[in-house]
Amino acid sequence: MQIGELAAASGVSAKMIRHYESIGLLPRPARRDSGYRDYGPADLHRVKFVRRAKDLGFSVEQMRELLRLWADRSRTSAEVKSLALAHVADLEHRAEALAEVAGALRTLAEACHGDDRPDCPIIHELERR
Amino acid sequence: MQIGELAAASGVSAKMIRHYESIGLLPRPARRDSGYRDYGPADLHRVKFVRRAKDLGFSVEQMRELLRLWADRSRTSAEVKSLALAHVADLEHRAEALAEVAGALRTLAEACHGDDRPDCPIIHELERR
DNA sequence: CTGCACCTTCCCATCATGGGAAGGTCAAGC
DNA sequence: GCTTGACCTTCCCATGATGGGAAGGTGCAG
Repeated sequence: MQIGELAAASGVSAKMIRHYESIGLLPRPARRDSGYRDYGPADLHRVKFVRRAKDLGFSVEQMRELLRLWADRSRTSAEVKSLALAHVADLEHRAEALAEVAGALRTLAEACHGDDRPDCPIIHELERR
Repeated sequence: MQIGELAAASGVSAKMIRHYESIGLLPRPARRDSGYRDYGPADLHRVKFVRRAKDLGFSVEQMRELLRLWADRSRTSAEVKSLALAHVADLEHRAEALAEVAGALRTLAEACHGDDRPDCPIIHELERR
């Protein structure tokens, strides 16, 4: 299968597949005489794995580690769980930070009458001395 | 005041102050004979405004708009409120997306016994065919 | 006069992603 | 066989916000 098909089947763009290859996240595939990359089912399996990890918000470095853990038959589930939980904590922290900022700004905006007058508590807060 | 002092007083790094100047978010300040940037109290006021907007999660382009609204005495509070609420919606959306992903991964991780055995539902989910 | 803290500009890096150019390959249709 | 269009290749550049660091100038205190 060539890269376009792999991209369509995996949900990862051809651009990103090449990129992942260049940083060593994906192995260099066989090439046809034309130079075209030639992938097999195992490649699709791996790229799908990467896509699901990406959808769960893992960074490239974390994906690298997950792939390593995936390949390592002797690793314990505790290792995987620990990586996942650390990532969950990070995600939750970021979500909370965003929600906090959103809440603060919403409070400010709600105090703004939002009419034709220029006076506005949002601007007022921003320009506080 | 020179840039280091402005940075310390505003909480925005000197690096970023120069950057904001280069993209036109901050005006080009006066220069001393030495070439050093020379700032006054009005500059500090403006940089603080920018920092508060940044802390509220506004992007550079949104800050540009906020600065315009700040300077425009004839703009209505409705204009400001509308920009703020659009941003709040965006922040809330991103926070929710992160929280959702975190929740999904937490559920997976909680299903993992996390012991010495290799079997792991997290990996299992990632490698789903 | 030396040393140190500060300043200047310029280039490069991050992270994940895409755009686009210049050029090669392949299969289908005439 | 030749054209056309879809696909592929590599390479460079861009994003947004931020920082690192180099090479060199300035200013002040000892």
